[in-house]
Amino acid sequence: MSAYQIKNFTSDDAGDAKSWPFQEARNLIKRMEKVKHNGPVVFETGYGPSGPPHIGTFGEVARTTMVRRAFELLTGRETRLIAFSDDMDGMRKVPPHVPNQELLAGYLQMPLTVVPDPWGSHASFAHHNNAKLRAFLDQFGFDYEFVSSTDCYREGKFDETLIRVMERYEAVMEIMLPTLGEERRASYSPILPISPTTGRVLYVPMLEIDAAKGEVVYQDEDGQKIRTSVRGGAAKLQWKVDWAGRWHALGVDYEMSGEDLTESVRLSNRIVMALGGEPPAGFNYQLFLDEQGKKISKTKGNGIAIEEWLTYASPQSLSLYMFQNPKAAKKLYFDVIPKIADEYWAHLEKYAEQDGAKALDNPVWHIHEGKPPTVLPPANFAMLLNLVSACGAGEEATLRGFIKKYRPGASAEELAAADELITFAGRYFEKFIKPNKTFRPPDAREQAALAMLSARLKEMGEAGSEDDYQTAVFDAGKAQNYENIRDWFKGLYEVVFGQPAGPRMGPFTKIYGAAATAKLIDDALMH
RNA sequence: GGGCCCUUAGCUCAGCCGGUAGAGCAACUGACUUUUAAUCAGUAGGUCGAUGGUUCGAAUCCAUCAGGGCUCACCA
Repeated sequence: MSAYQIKNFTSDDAGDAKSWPFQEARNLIKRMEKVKHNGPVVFETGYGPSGPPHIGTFGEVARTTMVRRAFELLTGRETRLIAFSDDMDGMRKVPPHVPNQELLAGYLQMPLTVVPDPWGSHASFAHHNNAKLRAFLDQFGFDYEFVSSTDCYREGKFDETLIRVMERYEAVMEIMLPTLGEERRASYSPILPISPTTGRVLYVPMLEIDAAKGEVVYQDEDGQKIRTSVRGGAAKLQWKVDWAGRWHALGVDYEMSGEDLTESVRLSNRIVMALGGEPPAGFNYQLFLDEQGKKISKTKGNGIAIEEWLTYASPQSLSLYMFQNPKAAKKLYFDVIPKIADEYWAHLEKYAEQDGAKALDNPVWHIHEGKPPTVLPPANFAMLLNLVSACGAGEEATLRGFIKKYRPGASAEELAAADELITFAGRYFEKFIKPNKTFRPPDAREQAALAMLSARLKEMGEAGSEDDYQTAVFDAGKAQNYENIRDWFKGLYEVVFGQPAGPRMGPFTKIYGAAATAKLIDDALMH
């Protein structure tokens, strides 16, 4: 049973909360005062199904959810989150790294929901990726409604908006044309018909537009002039107009997006106004940087993938990363993981003693949608890394033994939480610490002390108590007249464990074994 | 070059509807003959990117500049 830390907040508390999700929520409130509808307030996130969901997808949904929950607390209003998939978009190029390249090559420019699934498991390429998106979001427990662009068009949900765009055709063109290059300007159309003969999404000019009938005339790929209704999926809208049209049709009240889309947002805002709507609230979050502070690009493969993060730390730690400073470009690389992981636990611990606006501004309130868990692991990531580092990976039982000694009062739940951390720490150690471990040779004094300790441990065998072993360690140090006994320990850790600190030696020896410990020491002395 | 965003202690970040700069970690000092990133006590460290302005008063508002990021053909 997992328990939550539930706190009650007054409207004053919410009003005083200053963290960015609350500020965003207040912007949304301002918008809601303008549009005044009584239905659920609609939040939207976007997804492009030409590739699998990634860390940016997670960030957008996590951050949007944070604003959503803050808004709910501030207003008490009902909300929905739409995870929208742009699966009617044409496939511009065959995505690399998928099987059956030649098969897909025959479907260029066709809607992604028409392109066959290269893995053969779903109705289409887009269906495959859409399923991935849902599994991905479900894995984190996000609350959302999946909406497919193709379904919206085919089921006629966007018909009215398509026709609205035709009615406001001049205004829309006036907004779009100045942003286009000369060549594109000549053939630009906000409405993209789907060719009835080839099935491709056509980027062709409209020869005729009849808003009253909802019909357009254009030239098909074979040169034939076609007059068609735009309804029911016969046509779609092009990018910025599509975005605006979707806001209009679905009544989107809030959507955030990456900084690279700043200009698109501006244009789509103007377009939705031309359609007679009010742009949603939202802001542009910053992109992530890699180790060297360069922009992360999927094709370059720098930076870090979400699976990689989750190999070494919890989704909560990733949420914390997303919570912090969304408007500053931040380094997203492996070396931030241990710090963020422990900051998460520190925030969670602090939450227990906070209340009012302070608690609402605590990241864990946002990460856990108002319900942070009560259980803290009895040891944090840095400590576990240290322990793993001492006895090597694959010694999980040993680590558990340590944790039980370290926190005798730890509950089963806490130990379970620690288990997860042990796994993470083990992996992190193998990948990032082990390769960089540096064992230094002992100096003469250390050599003497270590030799004495090893001999003593062998003599005592496995029957000694923790205290006996601990005393043996001290005796070895004292015999060498260390003025500060800590120096002896420091030296011992550096020589034997390859790091400046380590586990308490008595319990370590008891759990790890006296003979095994003596062997560690002997091995170190051989260097 | 135009537009938008960012720049607070060594590091990670908080503070920003104006009222003599904060946290954690790192550093340093002291205590502790038993050390679990030890612990405890304490110290130091920032002209809040720079310069002007508004103000009795600015990290907080305005302007300019610098550095970094994104964007300004096509596609999304």
